[in-house]
Amino acid sequence: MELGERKKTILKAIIQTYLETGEPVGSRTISKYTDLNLSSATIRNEMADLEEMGYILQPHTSAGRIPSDLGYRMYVDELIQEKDREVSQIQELMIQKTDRMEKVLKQVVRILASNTNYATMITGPSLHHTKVKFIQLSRVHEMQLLAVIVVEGNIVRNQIIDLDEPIDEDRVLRLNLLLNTQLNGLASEEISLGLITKMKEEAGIHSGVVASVIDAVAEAIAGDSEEVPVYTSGATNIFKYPELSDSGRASELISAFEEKEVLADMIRETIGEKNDSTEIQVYIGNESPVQTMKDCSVVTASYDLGKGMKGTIGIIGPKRMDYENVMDNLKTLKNQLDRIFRDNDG
Amino acid sequence: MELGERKKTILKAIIQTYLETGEPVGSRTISKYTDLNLSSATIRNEMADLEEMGYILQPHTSAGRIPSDLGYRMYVDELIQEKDREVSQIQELMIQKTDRMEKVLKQVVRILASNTNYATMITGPSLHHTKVKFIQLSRVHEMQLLAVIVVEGNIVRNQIIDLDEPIDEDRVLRLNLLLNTQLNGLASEEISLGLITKMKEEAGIHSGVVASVIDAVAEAIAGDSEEVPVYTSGATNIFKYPELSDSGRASELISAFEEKEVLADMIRETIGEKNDSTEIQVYIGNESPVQTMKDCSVVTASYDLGKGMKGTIGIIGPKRMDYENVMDNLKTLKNQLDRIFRDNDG
DNA sequence: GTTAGCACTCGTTTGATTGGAGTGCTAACA
DNA sequence: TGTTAGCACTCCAATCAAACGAGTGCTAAC
Repeated sequence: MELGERKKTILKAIIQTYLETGEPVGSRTISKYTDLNLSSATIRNEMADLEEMGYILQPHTSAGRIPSDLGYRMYVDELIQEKDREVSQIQELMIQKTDRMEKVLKQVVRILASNTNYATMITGPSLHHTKVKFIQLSRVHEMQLLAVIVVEGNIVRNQIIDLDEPIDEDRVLRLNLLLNTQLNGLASEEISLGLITKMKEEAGIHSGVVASVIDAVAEAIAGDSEEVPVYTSGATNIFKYPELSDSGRASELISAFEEKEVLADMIRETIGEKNDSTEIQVYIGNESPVQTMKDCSVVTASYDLGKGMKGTIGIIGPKRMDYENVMDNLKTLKNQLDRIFRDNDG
Repeated sequence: MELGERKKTILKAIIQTYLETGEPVGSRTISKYTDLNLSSATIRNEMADLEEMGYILQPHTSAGRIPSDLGYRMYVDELIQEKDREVSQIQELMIQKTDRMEKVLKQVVRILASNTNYATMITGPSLHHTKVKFIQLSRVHEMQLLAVIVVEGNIVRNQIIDLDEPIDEDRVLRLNLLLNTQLNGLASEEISLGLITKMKEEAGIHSGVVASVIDAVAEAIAGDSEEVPVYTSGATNIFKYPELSDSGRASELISAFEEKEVLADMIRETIGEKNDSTEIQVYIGNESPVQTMKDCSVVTASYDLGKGMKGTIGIIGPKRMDYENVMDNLKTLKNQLDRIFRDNDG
């Protein structure tokens, strides 16, 4: 069956009404809501068609209709853009300029959560593929070194190294030189076992201390490169949506937000999936890459830090989400973030 | 009225039964549960007395009794110790040795949460009063410095400083020397405006760059010293206790766990309150320092990192908490932590 | 001091009733 | 042929009363 213009209008009306109320919507409501000037009976006929086509469904006989996943999908893909996009002016979010990325990210999720009333998350950039820019070993004590590693994007990583035997300033100096010449410009995954062995050799002698320092530094670079920090906010917003807040579901969702691993997984999946990940992506219900979110919709956008580093912002809410508002919010936020980090990188 | 031995036994029986079931407990249950061999009628008389004394209360006529805050208090203070404390062997928790404190703490809350089935939290040590041990400025670019500050306890803090004009190696070297000689051994709150001015003068000349670097370093030391990291786990455990999991209360509690600030406040309060904070402290219901927790019990213990740095572990659960188990858990954990950090500080 | 017995209370469960929202279908209409 | 009015039907949600049962307090007997 064809999805004619009138059916589209009706479908859109159904979905928009449902987004607002969260209750099944009946034919009479639509009859009055739209300017189609059709009686409820006619609407009923159309609704029967729409149901047959799979765009809407009835929780039970004698209830109104609610959108199906397919219906939402249609709404997001086609119905939403048609026009509407005139105003939707979201004021530039007041992001305080600060030099610590962590703080920016925390601020962003918080703003987004309070703006949208959904649960939000953001990942810091993955350190995968980023290159070492600067390494500094310092002697804190004679038995203790501090390794500081700066990678592209000015992410700083530090590691205290406890030694088995004392080390003198001179050796630290030489180690510094060695580390910088050898590792500078390399990404963590380029630091192979072979390279490490080679460095140990070059460091001369069979000195156990030197070897252990090199190992520690290599580990510091490699070790955390897999871990992506994830910040969340507004997890309790899910209590605002009855369809998500019965204690079983709520517990599962909130757990995901607390543990963060599920979220990180989700991001990984979504990134792997499409390459044009600069665009905003919408996952409705079962489309979501992780099972935990099958009753939710997830909207993600990735922001760009330059040098190939990307982070992801995400919003998790009920399927009856205000997609338009959410997508607009994400778009402006994404742009702002892109700008901030570009400026910052100097 | 006197709280005789028999009344104590009965009170204890009531509370223990209530801890298990969460339902008001009636006289008949107690009559069978204890080995006092008293009829339910007698128990009823005693219960009436206990109620009059304020240890237990009736949700409504014709319901069993539940412990009051006072009753719990009595239980924790006197009834619990009497014996019982024979076995309560909690196996040493398998804390993986790792050099990053952050990881240890995250691990600890997680273990504790899964061991007790309550929500748990832990704070890292406050940097208040801790002394600067080592400062290192490095030139990442000609327009960019990296300041690394190590304070007692090997907490490392770093800060990227963007400059308005280039700075040369030589000046960085001298700044390093100056910063170390001036600030070494000082706690953040000892770095006064006067000292900063004096340093700027000593740095010679009216160089704007130097001044801004000094400011940035001072800020890095002072700025974060107030913030205490808080890690949490098992927030969703509260869903296991119906008295806490109706969506209003749950939302509020989980919010507290997400935002962390309430928790930090709570810790601050409890520390201020008593000085013998090496002991385990129990806050029942309204005894809690923060309003959010008024329907919960909070049990805290502080662990010691030496050099006056202390952190706090806390468990938040329903008032009908398994106090014995919780306190045991905290005790062993506290000891283990004390040991780990003492070894680590070497 | 303890206990059996009994009347009483009060929350919870159960089942029946009602009201209303909404549908599908049919027949009439333009 | 598409639209509409009308009506019977379905099913959920809310309401209410009755029955139930756990537990109490009190009294009188042991």
